[in-house]
Amino acid sequence: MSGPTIYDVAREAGVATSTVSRAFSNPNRVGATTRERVFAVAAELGYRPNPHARALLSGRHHTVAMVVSDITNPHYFELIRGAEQRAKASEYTLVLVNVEESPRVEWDQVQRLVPAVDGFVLAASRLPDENLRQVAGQRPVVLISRELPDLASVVLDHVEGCRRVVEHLASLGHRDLVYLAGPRNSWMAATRWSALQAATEENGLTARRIGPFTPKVAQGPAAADGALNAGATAVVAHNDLLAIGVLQRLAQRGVRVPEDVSVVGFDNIFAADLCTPGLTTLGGVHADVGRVAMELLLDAAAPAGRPEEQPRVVLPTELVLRGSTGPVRAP
Amino acid sequence: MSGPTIYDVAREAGVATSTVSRAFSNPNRVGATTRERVFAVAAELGYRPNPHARALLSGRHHTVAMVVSDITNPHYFELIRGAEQRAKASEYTLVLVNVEESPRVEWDQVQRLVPAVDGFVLAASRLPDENLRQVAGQRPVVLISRELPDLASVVLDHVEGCRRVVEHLASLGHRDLVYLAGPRNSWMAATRWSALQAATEENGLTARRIGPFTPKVAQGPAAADGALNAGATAVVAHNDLLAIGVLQRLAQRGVRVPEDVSVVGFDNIFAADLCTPGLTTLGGVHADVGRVAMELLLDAAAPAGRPEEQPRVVLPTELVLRGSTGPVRAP
DNA sequence: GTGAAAGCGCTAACAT
DNA sequence: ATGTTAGCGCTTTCAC
Repeated sequence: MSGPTIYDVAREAGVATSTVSRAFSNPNRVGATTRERVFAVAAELGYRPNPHARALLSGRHHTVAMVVSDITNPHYFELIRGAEQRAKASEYTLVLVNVEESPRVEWDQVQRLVPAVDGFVLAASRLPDENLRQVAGQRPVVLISRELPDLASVVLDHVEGCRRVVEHLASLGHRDLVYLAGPRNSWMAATRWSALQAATEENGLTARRIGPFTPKVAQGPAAADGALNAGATAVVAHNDLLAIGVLQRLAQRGVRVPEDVSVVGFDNIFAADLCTPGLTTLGGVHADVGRVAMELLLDAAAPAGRPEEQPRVVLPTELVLRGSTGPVRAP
Repeated sequence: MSGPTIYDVAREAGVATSTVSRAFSNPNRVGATTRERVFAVAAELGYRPNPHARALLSGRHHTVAMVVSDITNPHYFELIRGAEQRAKASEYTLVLVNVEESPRVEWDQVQRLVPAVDGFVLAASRLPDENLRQVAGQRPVVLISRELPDLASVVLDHVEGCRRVVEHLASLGHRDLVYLAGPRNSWMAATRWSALQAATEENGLTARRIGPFTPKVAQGPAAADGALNAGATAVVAHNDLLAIGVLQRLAQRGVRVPEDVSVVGFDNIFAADLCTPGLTTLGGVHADVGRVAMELLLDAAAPAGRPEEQPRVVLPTELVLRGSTGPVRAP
């Protein structure tokens, strides 16, 4: 089943195993001619270094895990794509874990992987802070869409982004906004809410929050009905999926968007541009988020050891205006 | 950096290392009391078996790789989700590789992973047949959306599915159809085209093919223009992404759908329900495809060894009717 | 520059 | 039921 080993190569090439090993891991500590012969023989035999044997000794696996809380959310595709690309560029293997919004599954999976990977990218982790710190004590960790003192993280700038959302709504004459909150243990949900509160206060609007809602299309009806019941003129949904569900429910109930109600989402997923009306949403370059997170992780996992200072990267957002927001209806 | 080993546990528990090993890998070959003590000590020390040491010896890694040709295509996400779920259920680790439609990248990545994984799920592989056979000689392989004699595979039933598409179009009065072909080295593209040909012949229609097109929204304009130029009344696009791009371009050129042209896609991605008009498309339960493929792979990778018969699973499709198809315009 | 030999953490005979 | 021991494939001192 498994192929030739350094022993086979060493024998064929008439050298010692250590020489073969060096030829592969430290080419310039081996004589040029020897090296060539070793490579030639290795190629001929189809030799490939066994990563496990290597990992066993070095403790480094050239593998990192990325944990996402809901793989079906299109928003994560871009994150994953960016991270995968970056990992591949450094010849790192990417292990993907979907934890379906469950902190328990997340914890179990992470613990299972601790001995097998060099580090973790945790996207929208649902784990409590103390668990996150525990993991960080075991392996380098980079957080996406979550911040924690002493841990590296990459997030979009929601303070600035939410301000833009609020200013946009204010400029359309809205005086009040209803936030359809995301999951209770979502750091993003808390962050968006407080950013919205701050921005509404600044702009002399009021903000209310209902929820929490699981941020999926299927939760749209409940969220829409709640918003309508609250007499909202402008709703800001936790993400585009929820917003799209809201849009569908409003249409179904004969509520016009944006004439009667304006709707804003977050993430700018592909579908936001396709629904009717198009969804105004706060986007960002998610692939970059994934890429940067992986970059930080690879730095941290590098043999050089990790710096004391854990970087916290904040990337810009962009408010994408589409048809779902418009002037408030006359009172 | 790395934690306690079986030696530490053995010493603390006052037993031999082999006993600790057995307690973990074969619990019922160890006395109940001993086992309990071993577990207690292990828990206390925070011992976790090192998967690499285990893999080095057994040759089995409890890890499988899934290779997809374009991670940004939402269609693959369901596949990945199903496969990931199934792998997790058996405590297998899933390595994800995105090869961005490049056979070269695909080959390199697969070869890099051969020594590190127990098998491969190759989704919509762009590799030539002979390379696929080579890989299958190295590790168990299950193909998705591709068939090859002697290799295990899971595909949707496109013969039947394309017949439904054609019958639907025929029932609307269309006499001719234009297929916007997928990539040249895509097995699916070839399969869909021949299934469409067969079905059109059966139903007395004609079929033409233009392309190939990279199946992305961005290729929509080129595909739409080509179809219009060919005087199509009904276009069948290689996938929903391409179809959505076509829809956008047609709208932009003032061509009405479905009054002037009917459009059909494949995959029934989430967005197909959101665009205007909704996209008629041939769907299937993609998560099941991923799940079944992983199941086959885990069976093949099981210590029992693989059966000589390589299973070929064909799952049913479902034609989802939406607004993008309608009666042919009067000539 | 190259070889000999000692492990990395674990499992699987083989003993007892 | 449990202990002893020999490796899995590779890297890494330590010699030469």
